[in-house]
Amino acid sequence: MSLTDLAVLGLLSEQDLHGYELQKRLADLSGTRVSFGSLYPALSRLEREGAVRAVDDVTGTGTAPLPATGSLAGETAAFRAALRQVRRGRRGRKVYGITDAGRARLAELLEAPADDDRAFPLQLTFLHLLPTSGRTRILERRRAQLAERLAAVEARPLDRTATRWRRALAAHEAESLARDLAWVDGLIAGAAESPEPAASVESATEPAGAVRPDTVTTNGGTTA
Amino acid sequence: MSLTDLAVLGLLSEQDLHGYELQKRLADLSGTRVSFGSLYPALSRLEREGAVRAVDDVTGTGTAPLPATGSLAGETAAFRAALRQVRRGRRGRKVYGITDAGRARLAELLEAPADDDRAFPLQLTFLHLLPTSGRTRILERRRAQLAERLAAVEARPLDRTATRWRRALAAHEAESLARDLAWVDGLIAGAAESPEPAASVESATEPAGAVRPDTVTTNGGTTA
DNA sequence: CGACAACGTATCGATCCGATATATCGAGTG
DNA sequence: CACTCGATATATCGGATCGATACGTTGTCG
Repeated sequence: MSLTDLAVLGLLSEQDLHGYELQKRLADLSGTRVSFGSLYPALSRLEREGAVRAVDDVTGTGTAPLPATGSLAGETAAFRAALRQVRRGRRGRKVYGITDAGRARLAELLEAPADDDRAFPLQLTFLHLLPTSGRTRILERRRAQLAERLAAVEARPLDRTATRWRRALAAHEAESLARDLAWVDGLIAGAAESPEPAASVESATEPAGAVRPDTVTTNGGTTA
Repeated sequence: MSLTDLAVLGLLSEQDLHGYELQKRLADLSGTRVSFGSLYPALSRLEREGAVRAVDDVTGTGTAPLPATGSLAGETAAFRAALRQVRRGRRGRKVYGITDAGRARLAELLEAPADDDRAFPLQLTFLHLLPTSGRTRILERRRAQLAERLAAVEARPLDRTATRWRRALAAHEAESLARDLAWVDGLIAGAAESPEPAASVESATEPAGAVRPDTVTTNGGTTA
């Protein structure tokens, strides 16, 4: 169902995070900006449903990843800040972690929905969490969806009331859909020869750090 | 602001319509499907605000378009049905027409928003209602928006945690944005040499039935 | 030290949408 | 003729979303 749920659970499956950080990561990861007005209610709901759990803010206790801000000064500053935060009360900074139920829900969301267009980029973003069969299933479904939409656009009447812009729009939409279709076809071909699923949602704590870039993207010099 | 408002007012500026018909036209005109759960509340709101007005259901009274079913029997049957409907209560079939305030609001919506991606296709659909200067302004704004987004995508970190799918996604997004950008550039060039605005939102009661198709759209027939 | 930006959580109102309820009509179909 | 079925047509509900906004903390810079 929910777009936000998929994004939140996907990110938390990799690392414990708090709300603000979740949003920043998401903006980097895909263009999908989830507003705070969606994010915080979603986190509350997911916590109520048992999919996520508020964990101790471990920022600084040994194994914590601590995102690496890039600047040394920034990192040490953040570190000292974190220490102080644990000591004094400090408003909020609720760090969430995913639960087993949440992982199950994530697996469900990764496969099922596809109604919203913004869902597919998110599914792709976390596609590595699925076994090969699941990956192909998602890509095939997207392919079918695009094909259907393309057929619908090409079947549109385009009667005498059509202005030049309406015509241009229809033509461009058809072209974009055709191109997306070809791109997904490339992804499907690439997924078939995928070496092996490095980590799945079922196998819990695998860090999945060794995902090789691989040769990608069906090239594309013919454009321009 | 509202996507639905733009669609409704745009369609009503061409012809009086009722809710169900509005949705059908919209599905044909652009891929944007407006659900009834949005449409009817929007119509109520627009009526409350004075942008649209419920008009008499003129189905059959002389100049009415009456879609023409094709069969004679069908038409007379529809005619008699319409009479009966007016006589007896007959549930609903509220036909709406646009008011001057609505036309003003439409002009406003056609120019201003652009925050939602689904807004631009709608703006294009009704672009002929604006004078040339307005058209160029909208297209330029879209161009700027796309350029900004493209820059953002290209500036995305893409660190070591990136899977092949994340890379493919980023590359595809960049390519799509670049293509859209080029397309909009073409539209801008085409808008500059546009002959003259056939009808504008300011000139009120013009039926605008004589919108000439014009020489158009980089040709078409190549499909299928 | 005081202004200011960045961080961080949270809520409100308006809106949007899928699902659903309700009702009428024309076209079959037995 | 009664019956169903699908298209037409309006309407509402609950859940989700989002932009705006409020509020508090922390670090930075002049």
